[in-house]
Amino acid sequence: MSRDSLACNVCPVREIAACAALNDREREELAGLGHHRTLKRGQSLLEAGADNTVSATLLKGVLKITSFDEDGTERILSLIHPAGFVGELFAPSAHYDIVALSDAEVCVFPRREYEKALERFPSLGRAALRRSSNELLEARSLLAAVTGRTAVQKVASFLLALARAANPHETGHASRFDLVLTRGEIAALLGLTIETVSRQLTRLENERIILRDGARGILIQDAAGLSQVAR
Amino acid sequence: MSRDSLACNVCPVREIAACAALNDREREELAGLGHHRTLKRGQSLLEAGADNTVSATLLKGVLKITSFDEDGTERILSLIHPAGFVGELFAPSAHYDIVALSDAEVCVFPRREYEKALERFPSLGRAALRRSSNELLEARSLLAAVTGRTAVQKVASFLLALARAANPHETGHASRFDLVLTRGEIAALLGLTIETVSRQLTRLENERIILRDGARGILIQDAAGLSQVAR
DNA sequence: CGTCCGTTTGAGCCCCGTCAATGTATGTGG
DNA sequence: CCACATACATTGACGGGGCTCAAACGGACG
Repeated sequence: MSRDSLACNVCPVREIAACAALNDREREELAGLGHHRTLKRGQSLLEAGADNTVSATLLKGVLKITSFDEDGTERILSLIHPAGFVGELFAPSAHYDIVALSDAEVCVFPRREYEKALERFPSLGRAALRRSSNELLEARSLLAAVTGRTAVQKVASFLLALARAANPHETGHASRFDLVLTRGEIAALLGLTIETVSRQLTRLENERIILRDGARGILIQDAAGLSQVAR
Repeated sequence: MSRDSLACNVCPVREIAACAALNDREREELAGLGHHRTLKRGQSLLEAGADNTVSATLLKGVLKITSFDEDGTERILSLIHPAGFVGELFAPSAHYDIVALSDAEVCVFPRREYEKALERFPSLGRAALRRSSNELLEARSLLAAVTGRTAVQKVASFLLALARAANPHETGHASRFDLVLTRGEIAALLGLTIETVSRQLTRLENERIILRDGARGILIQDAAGLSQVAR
């Protein structure tokens, strides 16, 4: 875990993150408030209940936002990808855990300072509103995807979403990718159990819709069939 | 359905809605862009797929934000209460339906105009970000509440939420309120079926935890027991 | 090689969705 | 005012999908 100061000029998401809305002078001022940090898989950036002291932009890797219910089962509420923004603005203490799903790099700001920056730089405020609106849309689409549907449907749409993310160019045919999430994490995201997720994957493999390569590799053989199942 | 111009001075939510962030002059300018409208129960303010032309502040009544999956079953993604703000900013077309659950009054703005106002009045932008962050929190808490829990748990927490909303003063004991939602709507919100919702309600009544007064009236007899069941 | 962690597979059971019938409230027209 | 229609709610019977419990399997690493 390193804590260097910021080097925006080599930032991999400088064109698309919220801070891209700033001009050079403003960006420099903002950079002075934050620092760079690396996270190893499993390491947490923020813990539920703790003082909600930081917000951050994700540069590399994947984060998850999670909660735990009474009996200790994990629920994944959102996945965060590079250029994404995390941290609950305005909330005195954090509601959810933010944990790295893979080794990751973030750009961390003290929450208070960031809130002040939002006031000082209206363009940053607008970018934040845009991101927040998007997050809201995604949270709702996850909500719609996760309730009242069968296990296969959930798993199939999950795989489709990953395939789309991994292969931005719309080539209808086979694509291969590695799962960032464990079975348990997929289960926590979809509201299922580990066993059910596993069973649905073998079922899809038996039906020649996907092909598994090790525990993490997925090859989509029949994208059309997969969408069919996901409907 | 009337379409009068705005009268902010008698607005029931003038102190707490997003526009409360504006000073008198700014508010007057914003008021010039919008108009007042009444909705009857079941009437929709915005339909999924349609051009996303409006946004609105709710003055009175309750709205729902819904989607429909392939087989036509409704999913309620959010309930909106007075002072709440609806309308998908930045999206070219609407993703979800917005429908009145009760007779309602809203304050409607052309979306474009409202977006411009957000830029012109930074304080309004900040208020919008605050609201959006809150919506996000609520969407996530619904997501957590609705997945991986039993039917009784869902129904019980739903009743508790309503009781809290109806009775802001924290009196631990019995409170009475009327359901705004039909069984079908409760089911669509919790990801259950009408029959299951009904059964859980009679079950809670048999256990002397609640008492039903007609189809809509609910009397909470044992709040502690209810939280117990909801956990 | 043995341990640890994640994954797979199996067997059994229960919750909840489905289908169907009945009950209740509200409104409408004759 | 009653007959009827309509919409919503309740209750019952039944079957299946997914959770639970349990065991075996596989890869990574010391």
